[in-house]
Amino acid sequence: MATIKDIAKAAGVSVTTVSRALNGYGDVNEKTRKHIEETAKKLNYSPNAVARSLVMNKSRTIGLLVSELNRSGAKDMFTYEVMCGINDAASDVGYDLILFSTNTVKQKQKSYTQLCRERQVEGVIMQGIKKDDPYIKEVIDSNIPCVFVDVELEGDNVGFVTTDNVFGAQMAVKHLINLGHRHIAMVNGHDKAEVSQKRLKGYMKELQEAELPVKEDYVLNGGFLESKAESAAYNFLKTNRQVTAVFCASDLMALGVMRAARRLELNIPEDLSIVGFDDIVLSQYTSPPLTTIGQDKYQMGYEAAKLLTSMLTGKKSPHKKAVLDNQLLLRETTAPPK
Amino acid sequence: MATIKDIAKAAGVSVTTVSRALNGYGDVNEKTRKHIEETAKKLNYSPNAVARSLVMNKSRTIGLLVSELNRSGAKDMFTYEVMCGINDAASDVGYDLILFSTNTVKQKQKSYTQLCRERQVEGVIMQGIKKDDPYIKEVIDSNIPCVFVDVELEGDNVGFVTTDNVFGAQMAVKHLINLGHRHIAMVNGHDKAEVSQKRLKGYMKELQEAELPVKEDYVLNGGFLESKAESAAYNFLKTNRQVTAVFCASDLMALGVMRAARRLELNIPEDLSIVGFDDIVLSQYTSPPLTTIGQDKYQMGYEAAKLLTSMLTGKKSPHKKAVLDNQLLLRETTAPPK
DNA sequence: TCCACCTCCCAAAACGTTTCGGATCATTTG
DNA sequence: CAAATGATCCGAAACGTTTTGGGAGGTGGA
Repeated sequence: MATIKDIAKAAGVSVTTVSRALNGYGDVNEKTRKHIEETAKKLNYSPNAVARSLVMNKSRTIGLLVSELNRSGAKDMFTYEVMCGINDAASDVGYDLILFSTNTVKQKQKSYTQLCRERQVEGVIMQGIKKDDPYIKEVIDSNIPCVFVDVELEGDNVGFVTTDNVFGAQMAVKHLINLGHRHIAMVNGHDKAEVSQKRLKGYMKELQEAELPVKEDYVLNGGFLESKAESAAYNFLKTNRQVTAVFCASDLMALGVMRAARRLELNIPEDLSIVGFDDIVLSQYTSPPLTTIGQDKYQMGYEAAKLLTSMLTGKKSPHKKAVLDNQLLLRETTAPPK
Repeated sequence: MATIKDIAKAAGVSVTTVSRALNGYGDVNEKTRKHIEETAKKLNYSPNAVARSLVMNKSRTIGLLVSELNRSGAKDMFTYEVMCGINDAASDVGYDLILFSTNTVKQKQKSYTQLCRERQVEGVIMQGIKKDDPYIKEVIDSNIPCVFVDVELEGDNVGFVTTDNVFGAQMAVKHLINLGHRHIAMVNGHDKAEVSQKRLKGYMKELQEAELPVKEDYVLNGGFLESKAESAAYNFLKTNRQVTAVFCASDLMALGVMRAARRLELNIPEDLSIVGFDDIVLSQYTSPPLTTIGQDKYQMGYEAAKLLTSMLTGKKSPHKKAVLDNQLLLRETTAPPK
């Protein structure tokens, strides 16, 4: 608990000099700097970041706000992997991460902006948030720098990182078309999610380019839930035997569809081809392993943090967004139709 | 950015009174309190936690130190789920979480204790750390309150939470014995991990109680890795056909053993029964689904945070540890031997 | 000799809170 | 009526830094 004062006293100089010596300023004699550094080490000094934050008005902290940090996120490791990326990128440039838990109860009594301002975070990364979440407006109104994951918003202090969801969906559908499928359904997430909209767009675009009809009732609502996707797919496939392939907006929903297929005694991939989206860990372990569109989740987090810190250090980067590629991972749930 | 001073000026009182009013002290007139609260709201005031921390010498922050916050943790969602529990428990009592990334490079230039002291965290939760990690000595020497996950250390400022690993292993082995197995191998993690030692102990204890021989070469080293477990099991099972069951110290290693069995054309569970440990998400999705010992990872995190915060608030709780039960989850990788 | 200009150092203010030790005035008690 | 008590309020110090605006003392040039 040695402070800068203790060092000053021990080294026989003023606190000013200690501060300037330790922070590498030029106007302190090399000999006294050495001396100060030695006594600092001897006293086992470590600077008090809180005091520093107070006077500098900078906390070197970025807030991490994930809408649902809970067990349900355990299946798709999305949140976790993104977090790893954020963590690495942030620590590279000496920023620490503070976790804002945001259950709706708390949200009532303390607004998001308040949380940020209290803790004096310099910027925020928001993840897993829906497009109509009130938080979004709040963060934009406050002028705290922010980058979103998978919400395409850009502004003075706002950026985002995402993957090319439209093209990803196109790849998935194109793959099915190339295999010979003509009746391709889609199980989508909820329409408030930006990624859902994009993936639907890609689905439709690719069908149009192949001059296949786009049928509205071929698009099912799976709500990003395994169970909901299962029941939706079950009901649909039962009465639509002409459909030979399903594109799912998430791997988790693809698992649900696989389950539905099993209940209907449809063999995968002989009777039904399935393509997912995300490449969650599980998808390699299903039987058969799931063909899917892979996103580099770690990289998304890494880019998000890099984007934010570059915004903070005032580097006027012209682009406030990063769109990553994703790729088709061929596994065993797709085959030509019978 | 309104400060307490601004409120004082606007409300025509002193900063002292504002502070005391806002913090619910008794010696301020109810009328002036109301007035102060109103002007605070009008000025959109939110307290500066940094300044408060400085003067109070309390940050209401707890550090979260996980040894490997990286992609490799994505498979077993252990880290993530524990984190969710910690987060919930911490936010219940108004603590925020700060994430300490700790790759070994950084560790060189800035010790763990320094990180904690700089950020003035009140306590730490350490997770995923090996028993011989130098960090452990460091944290015990510093007197920062700390609770470990799955490392049984107790002291003045140190506690831990874990599950009953010995008994868990016993349950697993007993289940196999009850099915009629007599030659039961074990794939263990690395021996520096406390949980490995415990699970091995349970394995041996249960064999002894059933008066079955404990053979040293029946214990394989899987290093907590799927691939290592696979090759170890492959070599072992190839030459030990009398073995009809394997108990694995982690689900991930159990997956490796399943893979090895497949390569040896052993059917699961007819030719080989397998029991895992952890109940990771994946284990429900393998084919066949994995019988395992379930740990409530979320609860572990929750208890860890509760333990720490109770230590911090000075509640002299006599027990500085929490040992949770775990349970046998019967799925489809176990059956009587042929 | 005087002035300008380095080099090295320092005192004091500032950041936004909390809290200690009174101060003021009105009311009750002896 | 004097003294004690109680209810409200406030000034100032403190927390550990950074930073501003100099101040010595020395050197070199005119």
